Amino acid sequence: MVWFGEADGPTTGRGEAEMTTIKDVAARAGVAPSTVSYVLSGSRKISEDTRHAVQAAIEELGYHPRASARTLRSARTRVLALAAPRVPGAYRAIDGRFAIDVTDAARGHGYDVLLMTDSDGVGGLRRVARSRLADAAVLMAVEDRDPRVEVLHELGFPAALLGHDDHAALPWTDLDWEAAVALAVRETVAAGHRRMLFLSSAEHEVAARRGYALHGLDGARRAAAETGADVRVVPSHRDPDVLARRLNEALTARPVATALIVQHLILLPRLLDAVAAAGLRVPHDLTVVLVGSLPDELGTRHLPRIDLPVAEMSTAVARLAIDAIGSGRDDGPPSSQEPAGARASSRPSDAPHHLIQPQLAGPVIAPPPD
Amino acid sequence: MVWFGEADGPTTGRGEAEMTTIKDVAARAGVAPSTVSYVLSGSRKISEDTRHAVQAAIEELGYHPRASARTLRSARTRVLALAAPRVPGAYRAIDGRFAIDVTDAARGHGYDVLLMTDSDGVGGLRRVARSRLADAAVLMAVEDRDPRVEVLHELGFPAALLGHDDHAALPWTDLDWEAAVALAVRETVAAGHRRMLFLSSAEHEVAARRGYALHGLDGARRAAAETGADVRVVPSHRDPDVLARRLNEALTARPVATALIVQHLILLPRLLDAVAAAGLRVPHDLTVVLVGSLPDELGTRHLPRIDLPVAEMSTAVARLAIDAIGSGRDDGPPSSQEPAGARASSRPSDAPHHLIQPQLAGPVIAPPPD
DNA sequence: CTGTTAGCGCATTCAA
DNA sequence: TTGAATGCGCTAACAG
Repeated sequence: MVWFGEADGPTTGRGEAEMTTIKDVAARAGVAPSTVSYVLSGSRKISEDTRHAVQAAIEELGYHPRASARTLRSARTRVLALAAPRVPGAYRAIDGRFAIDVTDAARGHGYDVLLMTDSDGVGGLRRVARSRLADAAVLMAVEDRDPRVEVLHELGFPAALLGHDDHAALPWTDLDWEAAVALAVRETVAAGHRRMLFLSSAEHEVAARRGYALHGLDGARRAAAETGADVRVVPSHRDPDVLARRLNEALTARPVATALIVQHLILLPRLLDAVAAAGLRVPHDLTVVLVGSLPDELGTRHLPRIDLPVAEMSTAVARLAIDAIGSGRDDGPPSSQEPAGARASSRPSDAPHHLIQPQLAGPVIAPPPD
Repeated sequence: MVWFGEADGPTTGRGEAEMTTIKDVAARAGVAPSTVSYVLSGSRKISEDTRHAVQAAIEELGYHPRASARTLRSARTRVLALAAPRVPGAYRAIDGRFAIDVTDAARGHGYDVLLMTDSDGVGGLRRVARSRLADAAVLMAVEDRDPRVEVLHELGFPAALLGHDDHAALPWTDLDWEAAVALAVRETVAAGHRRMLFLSSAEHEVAARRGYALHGLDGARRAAAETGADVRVVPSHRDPDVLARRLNEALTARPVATALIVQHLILLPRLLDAVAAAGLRVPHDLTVVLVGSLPDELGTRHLPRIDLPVAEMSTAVARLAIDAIGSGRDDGPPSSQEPAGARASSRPSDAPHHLIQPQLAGPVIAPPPD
């Protein structure tokens, strides 16, 4: 309560900040608290006069509703939990990128994002879900039989996935990796190349049957068949030395390949070193095309590539997560219009999803030397 | 309420999830709700028997306290708002990196992190602060007369900064840029180099009197004086072409420099291109030392460098923000022990801060050719 | 068109 | 050592 000084204007004092509530606003406007609530929510017809009185009182008192009270009452937090993987010592630039973009996308739907690392395994997600700190979760880098998925399922907590592995029956979004690699091959062929290498995902990713790894291989095979080009698959490896050795063998083998399509980008610098060590200059002697690169990433700017559609995926996954929250609590029509560049997959899946079509970016693909 | 089926075990149903409250636990344990609360908070002595009964009931019902109710009651969210800058079209890898690390650090103090982008300017921060979605804020990339700082000040909202500009009177943490550049120069001299270039921050950063820019220049000057080495400052520029031109001039000037110390890393790939274009190979013809690089970043691995202490800064800023929340609500002693590698600055400042000392990383600095 | 009232789930004061 | 009662701020069901 205020004993002296003007009663209007937001309190500027620190710490002692008297909280102004809906009741204060009601008193000042000479109406009932519920009337203020209705003005705010718009869920009831209010006369012009009272509405203005209430608006004025809100301005004068600098009132803002308390999120915790709303949540307690409505059982909705308007918060999304974003679970980023945290493999100790292995930060991936992609994680931070998605964190930012998903946050932007969620805001577009009126949601905030609570960022969570996987540092304590499944504990954080369980805690957030059970304490109802968020209405739904977005999971990054889901693995086969991911314990986080189990937990969410057990708790009945709504969620959506960034990336897809054909396993979890949860809504998901992903780049169409098959189409992406196929596009890279076709465009490379269109530039005049007849013999090329495809550096696929690392062996352990294929063994784990990761979706992107398998679909990428499928795309290479399909495009090779379609174009009649000679596409040799070089399986990547998480050990940089193994990768360098394999690459060197492939690059020096006869007949010589004039292009290299790369899906396994984590070790790109090492890879380029290996290319240089083989005496090849890019793009003069060898054309390098990237698949799944980060948009605007320094160091890949000068190469033709198919970027990971981070923005589209973020938009889509936010939407999927929010749609999963409650059947009758949507902002609008569930999914009347698909996001641009996305379409429903023809592959079997019982969960909603957005498969995003690849797009070529960067400089044009150089023709082979002659 | 449950009419049929067993009454124990967490509800696995979706959507209809009956929420179990402290009352349910009390009923099942045959005690009063307040007793359950006391068992949870430990703020009162409870007999072994009742405590066990309550614990058992909690387990059986799968009870977990509702965050919104706690917050409404206690006026504490145990959430930190992390404001990441969002210059449209200019995502910086550092932002995502800090987001992850600050989240980890905050969890260490029992706090979660609400990630906010600056996409709607100051609006998001104001909204979060006023709706009491968080207890304090962490601001990244604060600028001179940053509107976010104004808002926080006006609302009396606790905050801490990642980086420092000598302006805002808020707690902050930063790498000691002066010491960092000085260290780079000294170590380069120790490797045998006598003439080197220092590519400082971009001109507009210096003009804006950014702390890191000014302190970096100070460090170069100081180390040059101390070692007697010839350190020529090359001001960087945000335009890559201008940067390339300046660098080329400096690299080809006589007497020739044998080392290049780089603080302006954003355009590193372009910079290395310019070096190569000048016919110089790294490190054979020219030693390149980085200051303020991201830890574990691909593409900088092969260069000697002083990494930005992301982990230490994140730990420190989380601590500072939490300490700023309330004077009587700490987890423990305010700041009895400083984090490793940090120390109070001798520079004037009335706000608490952690200046972090630089550390050399990466390969050893190569000697000059000859 | 607006006011009154009853909780949402929890922590805490006062009684016992 | 424990229980009963109150209210945090807000929304919605029920009156007028």
